[in-house]
Amino acid sequence: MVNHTLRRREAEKSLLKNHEILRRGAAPLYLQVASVMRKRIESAQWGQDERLPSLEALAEEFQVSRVTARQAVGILEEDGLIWRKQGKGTFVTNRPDDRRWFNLQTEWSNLIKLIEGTSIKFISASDDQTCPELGPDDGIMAPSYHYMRRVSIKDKFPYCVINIYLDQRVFQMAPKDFESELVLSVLDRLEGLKIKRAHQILTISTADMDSAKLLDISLDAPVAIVRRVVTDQDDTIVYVGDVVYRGDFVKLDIELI
Amino acid sequence: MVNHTLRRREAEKSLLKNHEILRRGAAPLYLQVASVMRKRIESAQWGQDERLPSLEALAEEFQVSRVTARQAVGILEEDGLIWRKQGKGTFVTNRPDDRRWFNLQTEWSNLIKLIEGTSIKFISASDDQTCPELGPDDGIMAPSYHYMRRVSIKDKFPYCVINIYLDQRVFQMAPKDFESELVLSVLDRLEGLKIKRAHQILTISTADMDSAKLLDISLDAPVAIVRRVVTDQDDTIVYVGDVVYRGDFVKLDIELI
DNA sequence: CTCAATTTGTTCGTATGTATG
DNA sequence: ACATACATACGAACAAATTGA
Repeated sequence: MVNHTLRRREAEKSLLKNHEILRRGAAPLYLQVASVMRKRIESAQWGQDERLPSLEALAEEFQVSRVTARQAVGILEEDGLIWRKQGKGTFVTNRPDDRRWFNLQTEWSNLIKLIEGTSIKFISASDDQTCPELGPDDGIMAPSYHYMRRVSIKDKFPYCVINIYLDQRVFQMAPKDFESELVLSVLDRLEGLKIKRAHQILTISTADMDSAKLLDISLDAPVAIVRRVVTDQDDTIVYVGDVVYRGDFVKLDIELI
Repeated sequence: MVNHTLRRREAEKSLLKNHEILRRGAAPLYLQVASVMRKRIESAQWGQDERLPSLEALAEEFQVSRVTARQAVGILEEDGLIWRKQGKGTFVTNRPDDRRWFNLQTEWSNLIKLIEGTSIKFISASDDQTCPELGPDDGIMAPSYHYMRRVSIKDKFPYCVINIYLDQRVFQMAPKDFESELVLSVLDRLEGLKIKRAHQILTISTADMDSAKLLDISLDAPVAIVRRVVTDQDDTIVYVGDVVYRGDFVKLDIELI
């Protein structure tokens, strides 16, 4: 079984062996092995109709018992990634590649444009909130913020959770619009507001409890966290958005030259 | 215990409760609970010296038994994030915030500049490899590629694994330099090569076996995968780099305006 | 056709980990 | 701290199907 105490103790070793990496993970062995094999299939390292190594070989490679290796293969069969035949072997199923991507934008004009096919689900809202703490260079805080929490949905799949802090005074300029539309989009066309700076910071983490629930993923699933900060001509922070994206949807295309 | 068969069966429910999210995860309950609490401390949701909810309250919130909640708290104590006193309560330890970030660059000139403090560890190399399959728009494939595999280290911490495919002809122009320095940097200053386009695509995943080993993280740890493609004046793909970054190091700052 | 080798399927027993009350 | 129930992991043995010599 996974010995977690041991796992913590021997945190720094020079270079671990395959099976030591496996023991270190929190999840049960057979799920971890299944996960590694799933990735090999998804990355076409194990191609269509290809015969997988025998249970003995897999057990040897991952340094687990044959029963455990078999259990892992069983998971993949449940998922329809492979099929097995006694005496013959285990084979990769033919599967169409239907992965959906959400392209994160790196330019303001593109960012406010990507409304097509996305709908918004309201979660909660409240007035006069204090916005989360920011770096000192970000700008001057507004006296109070209007808070909104939503989920964005594309093709019936929720792909991100948004926490918005909007300068209360700005929100009052068009409350109906802000509630029903993309906030950045409304912000962009608002008369009497000049946006001086807008930037976003992307980091990577795992889902917290709320996000996992709303995005229908497990707690340890990878997510991208994007914080967007918008300031007006007076360097007032008019908008702070914390967005949690499903990691498996996110794609970020950056032209370097 | 976590019932995985059940977990798979009821994949699509409308909105799960807190404890249902926990049951769904692969890791044992007490580790998941510990993970959630750790995140609350790291995000300062539970501040320094703050008293944690009682075991009863925690058990109630996460819908687990008191023993399991206590086991989770035990993990955090082992990690030094909290301390406990019988009859008094559990409190968050004072901890300096020493998180290291690696700023991914979005511009060529900045990208080739960030050599400071990073060293390269050679893993493997080989001639005449075929480079991984690319999109049709990426450019024209070179006849053969020189392959290199390395680990980049900053402040003694390995933070990314790089797989490089370099046009064999380009590699021959300065093999010593390419082997000892940052490849992009050498590419940039190389006489007789004009770079027409360079772009990178970032996606998010979890560590594979090799990367986990080299980066000293667990298999299910989140990672950023960056593919960089560089083409010359003839639209020939001279460089393909697949980089696996530790998710907890990555930070990407993007100016939208 | 038979035999041996290979591969998956099944079932024990045993030990330990996880979760609850 | 204890008792109970179930999940995970291992090794070993045996059964059933497939393949090719």
